[in-house]
Amino acid sequence: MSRLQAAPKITTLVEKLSLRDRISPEEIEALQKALEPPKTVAASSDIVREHTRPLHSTLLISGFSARYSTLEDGARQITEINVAGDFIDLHSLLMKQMDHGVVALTECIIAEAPHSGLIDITERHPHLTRLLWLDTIIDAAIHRQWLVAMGRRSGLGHLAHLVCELYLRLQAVGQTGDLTFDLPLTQATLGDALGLSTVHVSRLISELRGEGVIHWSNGQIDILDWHRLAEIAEFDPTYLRLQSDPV
Amino acid sequence: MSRLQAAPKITTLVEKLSLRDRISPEEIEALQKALEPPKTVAASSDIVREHTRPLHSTLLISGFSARYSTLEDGARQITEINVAGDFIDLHSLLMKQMDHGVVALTECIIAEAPHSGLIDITERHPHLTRLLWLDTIIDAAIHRQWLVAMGRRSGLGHLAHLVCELYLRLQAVGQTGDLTFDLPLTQATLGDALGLSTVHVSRLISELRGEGVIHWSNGQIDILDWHRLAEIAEFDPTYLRLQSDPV
DNA sequence: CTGACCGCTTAACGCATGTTATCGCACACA
DNA sequence: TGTGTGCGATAACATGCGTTAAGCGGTCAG
Repeated sequence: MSRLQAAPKITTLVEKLSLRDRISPEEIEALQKALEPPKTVAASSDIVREHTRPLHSTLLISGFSARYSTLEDGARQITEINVAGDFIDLHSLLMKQMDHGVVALTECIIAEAPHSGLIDITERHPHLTRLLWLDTIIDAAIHRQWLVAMGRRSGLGHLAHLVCELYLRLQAVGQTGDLTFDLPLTQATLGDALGLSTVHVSRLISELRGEGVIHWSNGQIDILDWHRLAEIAEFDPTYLRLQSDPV
Repeated sequence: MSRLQAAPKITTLVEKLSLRDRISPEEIEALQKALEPPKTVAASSDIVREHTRPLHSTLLISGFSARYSTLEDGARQITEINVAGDFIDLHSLLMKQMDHGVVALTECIIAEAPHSGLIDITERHPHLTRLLWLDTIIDAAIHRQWLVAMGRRSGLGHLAHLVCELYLRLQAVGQTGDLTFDLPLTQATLGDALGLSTVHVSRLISELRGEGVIHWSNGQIDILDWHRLAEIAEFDPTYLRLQSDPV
């Protein structure tokens, strides 16, 4: 057992990065050092506000959060759902001004990393920098899949795709059981993510249920027929890049 | 006049990056060296095929290209339109396997950069690495805006938003006149980008025309009323990050 | 125990957008 | 000169999803 094993606060991040490439004890230590002590954030409160200029980036340690944008009429569009192990506003390091907000969908535990320390990583640890860069590139890949689902899939396919994606992303950080996982989000939140009304989300969930593809109640999803679900979603997990391929 | 000024093939890229931060002569030279001689690609041909594992990334020097995904029924969703100065598959450097394809929408001139040379840049030039990283982060920001437009805006707002975005991105690389620019794309292509049918794209363009907001014919767009257009789109250019803010 | 509120479901109805089809025009090419 | 082909406009009709509204069960404060 390694003396340098990751402290609890970054185990999920390291677990996810390790799926993609080897990460050295020095790199883990550099990440550790960049992070401040964890904080708890209440459900429904903003972790990062829209249009601000943060001086740190935030690692999600537990809970669910979402990137979102608000329109003039008050409508909200969620552009990504984040899970434990996600660096939720790493992009503010270089973007400087937030083009969107991040909200805690459940109670969350987070750890902040001042930008100065992250810039330091980019100066001293090129390989770790590439791993962090890759993480933001996968965010973009997730965005593209959502675009495809929104633009060209049926509502049912879109919902099924989201379920497949979340199952695999949660599995990568050890947050699933055997074809079952907790998704404590309201249908209104899912509607904001899918670009649909809450009424229609309800209809679609009923439809998946009726087809015997999933069991979904009280924020817990059991996938009864993964093959069928993936077929409805036309799901191809390549974009999540959960295989090793050294950078 | 600098001895080290950019050779023609990377002027648009350097022009765009320079809007965001100072870029040194050494950095420009490193970029130059990473690139191979330009090639011409015919309209409608693939620059990068879906699901392949490229060994280089590609800089678009002139023309229009698009990232796209194809569905089982043959439908196509375009997830980003690229213009001169865009590094169109920089993400393959770390993603390894393409989750989408890139097609030339017009005849294009491109230059390829072997991954080995780009990795070398990440080892030796941390600041330039951050600028390239930022470019991929802006791609993600563009994806998010498209998601918001698809999920929560009307068809008209979505189209208006795309016109605003392309005008500013082309302006950043000197490809616009005074509120006028060339957009030699068919309505079918625009439909694939907007997630709409060609028929509806035609209706929406007619509507913008009828409202006296734009003049659009033969692949040339004149913006007659920028204020109105931006209002219909609820356009906020922050996400394109076309202001200086050192990284 | 009670009322208020929240989340989910279902129903009725309306509308934005899709689908299919036709036509006209410009252009390439035999 | 004729003919195919691609692109755009328009019309008629179909439908997936939005909107509004009502009801129901669970939970929590008092």
